[in-house]
Amino acid sequence: MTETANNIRRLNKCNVFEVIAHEGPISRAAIAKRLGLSKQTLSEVAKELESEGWVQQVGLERGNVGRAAMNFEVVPDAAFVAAVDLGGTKVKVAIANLACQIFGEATEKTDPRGGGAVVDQIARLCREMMDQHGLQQDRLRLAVVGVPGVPDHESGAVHMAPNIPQLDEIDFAGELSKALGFDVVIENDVNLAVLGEHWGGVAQHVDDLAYVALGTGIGAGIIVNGELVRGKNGGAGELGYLPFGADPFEDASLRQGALERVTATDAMRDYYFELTGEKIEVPEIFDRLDQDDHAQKVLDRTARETARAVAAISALIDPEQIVFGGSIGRREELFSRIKAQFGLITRSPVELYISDLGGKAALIGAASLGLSHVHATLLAGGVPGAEITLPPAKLAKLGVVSNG
Amino acid sequence: MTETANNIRRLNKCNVFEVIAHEGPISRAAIAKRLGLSKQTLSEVAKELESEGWVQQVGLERGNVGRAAMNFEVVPDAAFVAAVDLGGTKVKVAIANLACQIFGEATEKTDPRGGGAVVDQIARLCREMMDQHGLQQDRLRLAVVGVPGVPDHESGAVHMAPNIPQLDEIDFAGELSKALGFDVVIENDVNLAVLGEHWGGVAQHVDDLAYVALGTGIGAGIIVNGELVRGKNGGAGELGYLPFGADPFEDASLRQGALERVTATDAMRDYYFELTGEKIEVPEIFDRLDQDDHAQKVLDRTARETARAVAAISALIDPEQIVFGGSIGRREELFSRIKAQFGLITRSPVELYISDLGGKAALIGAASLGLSHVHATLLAGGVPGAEITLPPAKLAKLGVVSNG
DNA sequence: TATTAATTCGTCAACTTACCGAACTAATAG
DNA sequence: CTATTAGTTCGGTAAGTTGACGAATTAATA
Repeated sequence: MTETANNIRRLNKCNVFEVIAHEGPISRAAIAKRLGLSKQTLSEVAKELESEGWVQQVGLERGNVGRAAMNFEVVPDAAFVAAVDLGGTKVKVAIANLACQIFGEATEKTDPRGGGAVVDQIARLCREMMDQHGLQQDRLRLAVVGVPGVPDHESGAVHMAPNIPQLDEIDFAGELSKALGFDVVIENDVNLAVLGEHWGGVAQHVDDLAYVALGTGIGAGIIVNGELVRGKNGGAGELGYLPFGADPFEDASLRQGALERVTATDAMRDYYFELTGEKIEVPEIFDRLDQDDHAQKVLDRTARETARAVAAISALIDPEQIVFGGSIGRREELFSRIKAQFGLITRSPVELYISDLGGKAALIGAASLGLSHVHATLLAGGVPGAEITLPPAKLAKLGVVSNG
Repeated sequence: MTETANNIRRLNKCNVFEVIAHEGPISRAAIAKRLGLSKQTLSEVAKELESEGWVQQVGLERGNVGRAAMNFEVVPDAAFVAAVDLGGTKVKVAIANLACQIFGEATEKTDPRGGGAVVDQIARLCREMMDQHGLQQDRLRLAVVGVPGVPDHESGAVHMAPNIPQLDEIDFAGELSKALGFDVVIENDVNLAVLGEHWGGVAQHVDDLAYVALGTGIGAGIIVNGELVRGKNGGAGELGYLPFGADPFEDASLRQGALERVTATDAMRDYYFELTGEKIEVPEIFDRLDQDDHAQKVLDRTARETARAVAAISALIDPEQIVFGGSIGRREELFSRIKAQFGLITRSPVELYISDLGGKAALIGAASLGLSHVHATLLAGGVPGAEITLPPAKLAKLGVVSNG
């Protein structure tokens, strides 16, 4: 048979799996009605999915008149993915199963030697997490690593990640893949964060949004038409290089980016020093807000310039929502100021929110990307049109309030 | 049969049509090899496509050893779409046939009464064009109208189009559809321009790009991941509202947009007046460049601020190309200045070009959108996965150099 | 020049996959 | 016991495949 014809069964298998994942436990008859397939076909498909280990029968559903239905659900342990958030100071690892449950998260200081040492560290953490939860190592099929830089999918290196040594000198993805024995996907951490908010955060069911991360730097993850925007060179969302804030025509703006020079933590610290002659860290600036006009001034400038960045995003891609995250971005004191400033410069009806998922957005995004990947490779096998949309995330075990 | 199974033949018909459109004239055997279908199936599919009038046989292909092949090609006259570019001063209409040939273009002054008068004008022009070329009216299946504003697909009105009266008070799309007797699609003209460049211009095979139109206003059409970015409210690409140029915190920037206040034609005229006390039009400013330092200064400011807009696009979506169009945007004198200024504020490797298609970009984009629509509705009939990619545009008859 | 071989095009016939609908068996509430 | 719902069995249909074969055409050869 032709490709197309050959793939009908596979496509239907994907569709059936998708319904079970979203609406399960669910009976054959109900799935059949839902998909417009015959009960007969559904029995065959369900049998195949069961014998391949993707779904399993669960207890009879009684209570209605008529024969009790045998329900199906996804086998949670059929496959696992490791979600990794690699930061300059900390590495976080969580495990997600096929039923979209995400388990407890391990956090360690990032190995300061960088490069191969970090590869080993991540590989060890992944194995430890599986062991800790008594799970079969060989069911772990994929790791998704969020990195604070621009992943190069050709070479497997990570560029522009100054806080972790040697990440751009080795085939990071390749080495990790070798150490773990399965595929590894690397992706920018802010891109993962927007995927996280889209999957399990405040932006569920929103197909045009941006996630603005404000911390040691300023960057955005962008979803347009429901799809992540990476850009030609993976440089999409580099808000730091927006041409305002500092003078973009100065040479220093070529290196650090005009906006980043006046918004991120370094700039806030420097500005406070400039105003007062005192060197304090950013959390301290927040603490002093009540008594200290200078602290207010620092926050106001950051808020004003960030509001301009938000206006720029809004003018260019007109998203439905913009979500704020990052160590400073999710602080209410700053958020309310950004919102106020933004109101002064635009009539855009875009909704602004603080991230639901806090520091776990990237980790959850990594899980979502990983699960989609597993679906695509193991179930769909590259059949066009056989995408499986992820069911809502189950985050309870991660200590995040789920609003699914 | 299930939806999927029912649609196999339709899907194969689309695939076969697509191959014929791209590679025709082509024989059954060659198509079969190309698609991995059996010759048998192909004979059936070709017969159906032929009897429905989509493709036709053309002379035997001799020269190789073996039996001569009967080739198939798309029936050019099987369907037509009208491409309309509705501007504040001019309306342009062109006709495209199913073979992607675009015929001579009619231009008229836009009826100054706006509203219903413009609807009638467009309907008349469409009919005249068909008659002029001796084509059957009832083969005209769709009109795509590029409008200088934000189309509201709910109400059929066009908002933010101050140059054409009453466009936001009537169901423009609906009225035109009634006058013509077939479907009408309305789309922002700059969005169509970027589609045009993507299909038949400088940006062929580029899936991340922006088209910057600089004229009476400044705006962009954006394609990301090969898809047009419209934004939640159709407001994507509103460069005029980028928060720099003029002070975005001034009240006037809420109305006109901070950037538009210093870049578009009005701003250039005003600035020249401010410098010299003389009121002249923009083309005149260009004419005086050689002798007049003030004219240079006006252009320099426009170039500098436009370069910042380009930097903003680049920072946010990291496109492969940015194409310049519009009455001023495509002038070499300005373009070279923008390029120079852009080089000062970024290291982005984005390629900058002047539009290939000149003032016809939107018209050609309208044709591409229309032909895609016709494919989707008449051939694919909404079958998922049955998209037909457009073959290269044949623009020779439009007086545009084709580089397909 | 006539014949034969090689090659390619398109069709026919038999078989396979995957779906459907109808009839049938099984289980369960009332 | 009966109405109702769940799931299976059994033919039937749509669409695609493979392999054999006739038709057409070029190339080589007697």
